[in-house]
Amino acid sequence: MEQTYTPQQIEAKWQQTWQDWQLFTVSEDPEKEKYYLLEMFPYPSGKIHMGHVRNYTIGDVVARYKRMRGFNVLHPMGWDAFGMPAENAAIANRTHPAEWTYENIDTMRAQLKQMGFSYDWNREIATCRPEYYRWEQWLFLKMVEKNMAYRKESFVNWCEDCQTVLANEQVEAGMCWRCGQAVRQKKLWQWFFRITDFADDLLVHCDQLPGWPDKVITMQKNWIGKSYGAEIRFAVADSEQVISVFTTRPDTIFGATFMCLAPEHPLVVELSQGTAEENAVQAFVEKMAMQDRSAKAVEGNEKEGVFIGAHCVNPMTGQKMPIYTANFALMEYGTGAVMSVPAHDQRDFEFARKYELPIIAVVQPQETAQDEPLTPDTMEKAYVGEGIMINSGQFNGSHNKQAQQDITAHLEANKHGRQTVSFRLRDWGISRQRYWGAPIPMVHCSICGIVPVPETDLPILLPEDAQLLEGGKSPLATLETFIQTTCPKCGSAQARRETDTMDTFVESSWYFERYCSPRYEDGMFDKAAVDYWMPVDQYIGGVEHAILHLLYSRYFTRVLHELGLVSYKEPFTRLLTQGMVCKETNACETHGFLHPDDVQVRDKQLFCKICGQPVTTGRVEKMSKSKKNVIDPNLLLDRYGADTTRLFCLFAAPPERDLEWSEQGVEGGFRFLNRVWRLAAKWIGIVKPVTPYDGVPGQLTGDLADLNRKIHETIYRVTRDIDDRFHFNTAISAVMELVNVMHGIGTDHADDDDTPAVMRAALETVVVLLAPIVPHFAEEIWQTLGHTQSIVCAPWPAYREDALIKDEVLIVVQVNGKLRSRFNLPADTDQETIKQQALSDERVQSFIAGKTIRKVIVVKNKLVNIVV
RNA sequence: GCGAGAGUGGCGGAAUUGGUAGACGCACUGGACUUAGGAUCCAGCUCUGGCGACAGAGUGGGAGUUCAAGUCUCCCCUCUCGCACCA
Repeated sequence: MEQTYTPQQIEAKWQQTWQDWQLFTVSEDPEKEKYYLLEMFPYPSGKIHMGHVRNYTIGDVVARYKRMRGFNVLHPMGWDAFGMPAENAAIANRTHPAEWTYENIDTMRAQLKQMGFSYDWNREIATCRPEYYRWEQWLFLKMVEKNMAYRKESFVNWCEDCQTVLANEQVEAGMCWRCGQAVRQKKLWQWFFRITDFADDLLVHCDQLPGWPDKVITMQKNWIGKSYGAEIRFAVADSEQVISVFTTRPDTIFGATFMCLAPEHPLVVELSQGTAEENAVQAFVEKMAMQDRSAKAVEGNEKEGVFIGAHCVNPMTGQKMPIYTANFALMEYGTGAVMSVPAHDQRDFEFARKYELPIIAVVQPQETAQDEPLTPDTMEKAYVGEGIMINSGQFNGSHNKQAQQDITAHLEANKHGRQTVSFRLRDWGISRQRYWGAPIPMVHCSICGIVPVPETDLPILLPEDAQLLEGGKSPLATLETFIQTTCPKCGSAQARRETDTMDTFVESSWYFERYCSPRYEDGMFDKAAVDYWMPVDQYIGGVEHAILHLLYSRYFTRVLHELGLVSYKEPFTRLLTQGMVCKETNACETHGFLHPDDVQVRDKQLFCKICGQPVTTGRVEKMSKSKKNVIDPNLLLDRYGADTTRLFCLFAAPPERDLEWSEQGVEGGFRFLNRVWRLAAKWIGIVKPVTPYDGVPGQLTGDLADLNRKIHETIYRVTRDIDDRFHFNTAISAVMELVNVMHGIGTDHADDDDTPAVMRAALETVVVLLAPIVPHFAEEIWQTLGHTQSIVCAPWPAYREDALIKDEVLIVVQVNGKLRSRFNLPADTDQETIKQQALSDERVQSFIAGKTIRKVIVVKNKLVNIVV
């Protein structure tokens, strides 16, 4: 065995061997229990970053561990390859998105291989390939056929300069992220998936995902946002029109004094027509369309609105209520109309105060019912709590919770409303006015209207020769060779293709099924393969996908289930959301965040190299280019190799927590591997010829007995840490403890009978337990120990219960709960003996002398507490 | 505002069911081996007092339950994350 550890050499060798032996290639095997381990696939943005390294290292440890436990492990990797960055990069670099994407894939694949991840590379997929997206188009057609997909006109973020729709994430403080122009709301025809049909089902099953973090479950529930309430219909005065509102507080209807409609509400324009307010309303609506809708802008926004020149009638009081259009009424929630009860809703209250609208209190706080009635003229904020009904006709005197039901029932009986629920979740708009995505397989015929492309014509290929346009406008919209087609229904040449592409979240909503049979040509997937592998047993990824990707995937699985394509409803049994990789940032006043190279140290203080100003340092942030605190994994691979990199990612923090980068931490990991290496090198000659000790306790004495116990204790701890809770950091520290014990054993007794055998057992244990974590390193020592089969196929060791038993235990003695003494006793000494021993203990004596012993608590094999 | 999570040495982090707080590692300090070491090995390392044995305090703060609380209950503070004019 070489005296020094040379990671790069070893790693390259074993990566090649694993590939040659096809160790990670899997197929369905009904004899073996399957385990589907999946990490969120990457967007091929260029190079892998530390976030990828951490995510995939965690996954790889679990995959390798499960393999050693005898599972048939599916562990695939692929590329979420469509998306906007490719277009932007292509424009910037005068290349093509496809070229850029495939180059990145090649780079990143090579990097992942260099990390030694145990993927079945035969199953690699890229979502931008026609073999993949054709089945997505196929599913789209099915969804159109089943009315699960539809087209409607709706408002989107629109940048006039770039002539494109922007996702909410691409609107920064109300401006386009690319050109800085103000974003406005534009009405466009778009395709939608009816995810709201499954709102209840998605919500109900949230409570049936015990393997998911509570945090994610809560986020999903909040996103779906189910509220119970009533839909109430208000007749418009002097009109046939009716305004329908949703409210969670039907009990307050007697206090409803005006009505607010969202600016986009169709009745706003309609009802104001021909009134004196028409122009003012028109102006307000246009102003609102131009306004920033981001959370930040909304924060300090004052309530604002205009009277639209019409009234409606309160169905309970018969009173006329003025109708306003207001900035706080949202078209996308409920019905886009609010019955305003200023006494009991803060927004309505502010609005009423501003426009001097009447305020009527209808719920009286119970504790003040006697002496302090609510006074609408002087109250400073709305009262939103519970209480007793007042000013509410026959409902006066009852509790408002009761009134909620009674009033709803009353409205229902009089056909003015009904009990209902409302969801925050909206249908999923999937149209993107973008080039680098899967084309939506529909045709617009001037005669037949919207016609689906026949299945046999799929895939509708994304033309890869399109010239990208400056500014990001989709070239598809003007690419005549793509647009021109004949109508599949009537054959007319007056037909044009849909030029929108699908949201890239559509691709990532079913890729895990595709992995089960990635080359299947007769459908989205082979049913038998999916039946065998799905659902995913363990999914691992960043918490940033806690809502959208995971919700869409859960929804898509329901669609597939509804179509009879799969037999399960939930795609991911267990979910682990790993924390971010962070690092300290450096910044100076004029130059903002500084690259480490631009920082210099003088007298233990940091200065900016560019301007010489002092540098503020210390804020630990997520690694990102903009914060200039990224570490390139390549650097680590070059200097320390993959195993050290993996070890550090796992050891520095438990997976769900944020990991703070530390150069010394990496160094420490490297040191540990070297330490083990030297230990192995020292013992290999002595240990290689013998068979490992079988672990039976009792025959060994002294250090060897301790070591033997430590071996089994370590197996126990590592297994529990990995299996139950993925706490690799404590698993590693357990192995470190074992190594520390081994370190204390000298080679001077190496010719004893037992020493080589126990040391061999210890060494093998260390290597096998580390195999999922630092696979190349473990493999190399494993082979040196004389094994001819890969450690990948080695069985996970079992610990011996009998080897864990100690014959001597440490008893702690407390006096009044404070630790006063400790001593060793044979294990399982009876309570009375322990007690006597404790009471007669010299140190204890000094604390209890002259005092009355009131009570003595004895916990077997553990402690004595003497109460005086 | 609503919701979720977290506060433990100089630092990252450990502590089954309440039972030795600080495992393991980093940093630091001393020593050994060295021409030298940023390599390696040995030792120390929560704070306060003491040469020392030892004593006292100590898991964000405050109460409580208990023989015993980092862990359980209540109140408060701080931080992080998510959603946010959701009717």
